[in-house]
Amino acid sequence: MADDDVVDADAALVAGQKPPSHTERLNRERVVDAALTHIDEQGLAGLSMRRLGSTLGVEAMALYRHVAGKEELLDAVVEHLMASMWRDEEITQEPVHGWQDFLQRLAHGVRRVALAHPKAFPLVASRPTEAPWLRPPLRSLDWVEVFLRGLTEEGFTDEAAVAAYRAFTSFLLGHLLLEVSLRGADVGPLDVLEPADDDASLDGFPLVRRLRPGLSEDRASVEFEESLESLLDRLTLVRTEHLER
Amino acid sequence: MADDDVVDADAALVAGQKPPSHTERLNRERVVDAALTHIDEQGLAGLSMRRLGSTLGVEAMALYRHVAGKEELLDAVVEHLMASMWRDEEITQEPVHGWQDFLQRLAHGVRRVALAHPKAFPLVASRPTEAPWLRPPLRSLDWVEVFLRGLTEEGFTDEAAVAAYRAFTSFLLGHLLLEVSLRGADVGPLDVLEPADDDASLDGFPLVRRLRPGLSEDRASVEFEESLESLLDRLTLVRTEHLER
DNA sequence: ACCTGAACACCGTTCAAGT
DNA sequence: ACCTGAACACCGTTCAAGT
Repeated sequence: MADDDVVDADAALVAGQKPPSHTERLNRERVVDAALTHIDEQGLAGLSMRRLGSTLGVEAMALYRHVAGKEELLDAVVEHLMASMWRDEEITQEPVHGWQDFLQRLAHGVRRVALAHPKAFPLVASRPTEAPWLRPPLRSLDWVEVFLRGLTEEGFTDEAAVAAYRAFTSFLLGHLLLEVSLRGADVGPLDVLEPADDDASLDGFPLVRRLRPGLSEDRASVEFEESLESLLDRLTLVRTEHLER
Repeated sequence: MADDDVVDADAALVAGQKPPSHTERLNRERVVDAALTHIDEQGLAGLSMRRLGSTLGVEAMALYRHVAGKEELLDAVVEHLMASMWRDEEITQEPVHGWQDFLQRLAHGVRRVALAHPKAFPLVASRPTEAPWLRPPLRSLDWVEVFLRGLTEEGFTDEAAVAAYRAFTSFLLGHLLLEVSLRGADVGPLDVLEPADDDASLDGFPLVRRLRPGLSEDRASVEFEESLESLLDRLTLVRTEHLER
């Protein structure tokens, strides 16, 4: 969070040089930031230690002073993404208008991260978690703590809170992964024009052909909203069932 | 499907040589099969063209006669996995006991594929689909046709069938991806013992600590069952809402 | 027709050496 | 303390050459 000594970086910018890559001293934060930017722009397949190095004006081997290796770098990118949610003012750290509002805000916060970094988000989904009982995409101890505290404060039993965590993570994973793959397609930098979509190769598939206009509509937002609503309804039942015991 | 001339392959087996890799002539099917087996055993990261070649008793460059490249090989593995569902007798190609039974069988069929190949299934989820309106994991034209035909036969309007396809795929993706990552962890061949899970580094996280036993329970099957049930309930509403218009 | 050998342009990572 | 150069063991892929 410290802005440290960006003085000569600014000087370089004023002087009209390229990015400040060559001026500031390398540190872990800059490496991770650059990796995320690189993924955002070039896709996951486009990230290599050597290319990332040259982006930062440095030989690839210099990166190893700041991250243990490529795997650890990718994990750091994931942590960085989830940590960015702490700065999201729309998310409340605990329920203030009931648990449904609390989960609504949390879900939309995760969605904003996914949509802001569609090419990086699959990492959040696919990198192994710290422990097997932590589930993507709500995979960091601090956010899981926030989640469980919020629900137990609002009258969920321990069992109901755990069930809610499971349902919530499955929901987010399914929806957001589909949504980001629709957007920043996984393709990497080889993004030439495709064989004209509206192909007539649907001959054996009359229903697909008939429903294709509907299938092609972008309903991602309303789909997310409606499924989330339905999930919250279901959790209402889970909550009261567990209370009655 | 043709068994061709496996004669000298059998002779080699009788003579007690290694696997028949060196004897049968290479073809696309054998390459794809071997790739899937390789992924099942060594993980996705363990698959390289060179290693796959040597598994088949051949130089890596020989594979390029049968697949265009590694990317196309991975796509072929995905197709192979989804095609294997045609041989699943539990799945009905059209509804025979109503649409709910039809979707139950289809969902469990996909789940069986995922659980049979936990290390390969993430490919089904992550490889780009043929068209943007095809969504993993129900991503092949033929299965989408089966899905849509089944529902429209059972009184779903076109719009309701499309909405059902969206909800069904999101549901499957979220649940199955989490389930397979719990099983055949993504780790690849570097599977040494972990830092003893029951670490005491949960100091700042009292709720996580308290609920950890619950979080660690394997509830994957009941979770799948209950969420699927709830999805089908929701689709019942979608169906009748669209009918009333 | 099918496979091989050699080669090319890349990787991630190590380690001694430079400053 | 931080970065570099050279090297190692790998990649995917090409292409002419072998059989």
